[in-house]
Amino acid sequence: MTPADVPRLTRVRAGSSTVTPPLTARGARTRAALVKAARGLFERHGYVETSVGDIAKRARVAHGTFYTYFQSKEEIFAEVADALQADLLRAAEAEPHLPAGSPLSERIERANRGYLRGYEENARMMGVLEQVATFNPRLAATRRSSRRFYVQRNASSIRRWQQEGLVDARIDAAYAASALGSMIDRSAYVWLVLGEPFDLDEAVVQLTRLYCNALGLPYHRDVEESAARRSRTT
Amino acid sequence: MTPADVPRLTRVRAGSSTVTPPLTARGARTRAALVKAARGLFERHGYVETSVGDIAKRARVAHGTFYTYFQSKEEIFAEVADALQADLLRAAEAEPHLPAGSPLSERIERANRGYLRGYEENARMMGVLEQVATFNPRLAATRRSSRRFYVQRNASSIRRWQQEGLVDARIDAAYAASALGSMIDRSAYVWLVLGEPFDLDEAVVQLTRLYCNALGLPYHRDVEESAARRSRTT
Amino acid sequence: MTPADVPRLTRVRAGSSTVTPPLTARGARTRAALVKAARGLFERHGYVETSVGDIAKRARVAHGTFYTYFQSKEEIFAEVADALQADLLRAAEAEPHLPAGSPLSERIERANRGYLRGYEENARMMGVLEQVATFNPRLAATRRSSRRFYVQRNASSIRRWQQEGLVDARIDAAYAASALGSMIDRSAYVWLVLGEPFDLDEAVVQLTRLYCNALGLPYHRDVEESAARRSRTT
Amino acid sequence: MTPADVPRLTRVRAGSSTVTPPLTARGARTRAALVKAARGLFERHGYVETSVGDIAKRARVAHGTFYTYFQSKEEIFAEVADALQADLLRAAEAEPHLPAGSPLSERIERANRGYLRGYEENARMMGVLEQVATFNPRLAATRRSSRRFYVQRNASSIRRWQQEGLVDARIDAAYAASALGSMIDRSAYVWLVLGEPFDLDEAVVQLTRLYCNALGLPYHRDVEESAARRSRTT
DNA sequence: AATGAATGAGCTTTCATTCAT
DNA sequence: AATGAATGAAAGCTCATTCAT
Repeated sequence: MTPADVPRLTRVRAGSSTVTPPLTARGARTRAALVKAARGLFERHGYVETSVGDIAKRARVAHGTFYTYFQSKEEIFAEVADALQADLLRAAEAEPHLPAGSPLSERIERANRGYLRGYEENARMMGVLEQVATFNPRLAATRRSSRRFYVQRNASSIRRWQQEGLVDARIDAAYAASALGSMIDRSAYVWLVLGEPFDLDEAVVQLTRLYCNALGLPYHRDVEESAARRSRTT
Repeated sequence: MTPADVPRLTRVRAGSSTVTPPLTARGARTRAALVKAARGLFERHGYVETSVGDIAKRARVAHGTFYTYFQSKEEIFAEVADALQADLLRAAEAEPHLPAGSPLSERIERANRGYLRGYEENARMMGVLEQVATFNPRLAATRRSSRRFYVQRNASSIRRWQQEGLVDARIDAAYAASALGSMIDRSAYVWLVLGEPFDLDEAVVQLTRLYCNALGLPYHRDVEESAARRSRTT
Repeated sequence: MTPADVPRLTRVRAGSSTVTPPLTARGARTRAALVKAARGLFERHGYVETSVGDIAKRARVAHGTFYTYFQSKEEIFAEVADALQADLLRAAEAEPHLPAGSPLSERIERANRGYLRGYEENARMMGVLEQVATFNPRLAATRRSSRRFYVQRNASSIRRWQQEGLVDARIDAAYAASALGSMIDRSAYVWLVLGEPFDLDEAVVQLTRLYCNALGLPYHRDVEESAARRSRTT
Repeated sequence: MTPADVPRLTRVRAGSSTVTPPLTARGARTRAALVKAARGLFERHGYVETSVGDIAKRARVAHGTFYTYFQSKEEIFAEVADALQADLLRAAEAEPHLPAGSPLSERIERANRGYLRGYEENARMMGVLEQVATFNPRLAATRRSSRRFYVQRNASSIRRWQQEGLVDARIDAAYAASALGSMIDRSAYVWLVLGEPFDLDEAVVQLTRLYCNALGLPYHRDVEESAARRSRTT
């Protein structure tokens, strides 16, 4: 999947386009400074507790300059959030590629590992994103549609596996994709935002095992182990 | 489990007790009106967008009267949140009891159904609770400890099932309890707060199936069905 | 001088008499409790920082009960202030009487000692009185007239002493009485309210010496000492 | 004494500096308007009865603008108070200088006249300063230390005069400096803030006479007069 | 492009006093 | 006499946003 396929996390109010973006080098620098400052403050203090004034001060520009580049606090947040999503995708892509013909569960494990690693690198902002989504209807809507996109993709996979006889037909693909997705991403939140203790590698294994078991897919690690045991026995 | 075992969702600031003690019938009425108004507004507009002034106006009392009963918005929220938790417990208890000796998966299903039903009755407030937990450290802490309580209880069960040979020993009970708990309660959030379409009864079945599969426990509905099919075949 | 001669420190608003004072024993007790509580709080926290609610709570009566006995915070303060003045007079009277024919400076010293002792016993409230006088015009007015009363009395004495040739005629009795009065009572404030270090007995001696010197009156302690020295010399 | 020696009347909270640094001409105008408005209101209504809202309204700026320049009412008061003290020093310096070798009492008289004149020009604010000192611990502390500074300076002078045999050794320099300082500044308060009738020139003479008499210093006016009389007699 | 001053609505909180019982 | 609930004006302060330069 290319990044272009992924719905953007945020969208500016329909009709009112972004402020005319000054395109000089200097303008680009100022804009970048604002975004960087904003991200830092959002991470440290959350969305509500960060004021436009703080952002401007931290970016060392005048308060008013902020509005040369962004229409509102919400808009700069959208920018930060989009960059965040790009980061997550990058992280997912960064996972070493698997050889063709690798077992299913290995592919699932790779995705889970990629997700947790990306989440880990951006944990603070992920927490803030979660926060803002609870009171900003626009962000909530985009996240919901982004969520749907992923869930549907996974549901399609499950359906395919069902047709191939790999997954029990009594499982409803849509519910399963949604529920297992919730399991993964809420776990990431609990561990990485709330700070509950965990070990990333172990978590990947455990989550993937549960995921595969839930669908009735063989988990390559368990299979190998069983095979190993069997051969040892013989 | 008796309610007494459950950690309260909120805790009053140590040392500074709530304002009220002496309470006439009139006072009780006013206080109740405030709580009711607060809950209504929290549900409709969320915590942040609800002001003490709104609450007072809706309860048809003077602004200052609010402070006769509560020290702050946070405090009245705590009251509403505690009532909410009581409601959830009540809902869970309300599920019809199972005959002794019922299969494990039936007990799990009953718990899941109870949880979803309670959540459904209080969905709006559950969303607000989630919201507040993202920026109120006190509430966040209490929720985290409440979460730990439930996760540990479930981890213990899983460990017992492992000793009884019902669950694969390669599953780490703590991770599994946490992840499957996340699956259930995030699903409830996605469906009931975010409003993704779903059917409660179907959801209970699907969640429980995934839950049981993940742990390798037999799901009574699938077993019955297989049995039925088998007998039909014969 | 009998207490009756002294203008009361405070006076209730003309026309609006004090609230009908309930005269039963119980009423008297409640009223006394309020006054006592008020004084305690005024001393500890000052006038502004003491609320009617605090007074009622400390007196263990309902908030509304306060208004059964006093029309306002100002009024109960007046009551406390009057009691305070009575106390000061009592303290002044309590100084051992001098034998008839005692030297003038001994009488002045006695008055100074009496004043400082009375002030010391009531230092906290004297500070509060000073505070309230700066923003309550009514209290300011009564204090000013009380001040005038004392100044005029002392000016008369000085004039008499001038007629008797004891005090230099170039001294203006009114200015002198005012300025020396200021010296005494501001010193008391500086030492006893602001807490500048001092020793009461030494202060009495030093103040009286300055007082007498200023007017050209012989100070009996210095005279005795000189006499003693002279007799020793001879 | 240079102004640098004098402790500032007020001190900003350690660590949290004032709000302003970057200041355009327009900003300077607004800030000045606020200070002027504040001073006017403090003088007319006192500190307590003046609200930030009043100040903003009188300076014809929005309420919020106040907080562009000052963090609180206390802070703008500090500004006004500091300007006041500068004014007092200026007034004291403005008194005509005395020829070298002028008698002591003439120097004392000059200081007293300078003090009263400065006080007179700023009488309303001096009253407010007195008011605020009664309930603002920070201001109270700085005033106390400023007072100590002056008292010690005067005590040193008195001690010197004692060594030179000009002042009776039985006088305790510290008590005398404190008490006579109290006499001067309380008199100024009584006359200029409370409004007791007086004539400034006469007051200076009378105060200085009492001051000199108290210490046993010759008062040049009385000496001249005596001399004059004596010569006339002869 | 940038500046920083200005705006003003909006929020929380306090408290002297009145009222109904 | 006493209660305690209710009132509502008023205060201090914040901050997203607009404006004039």
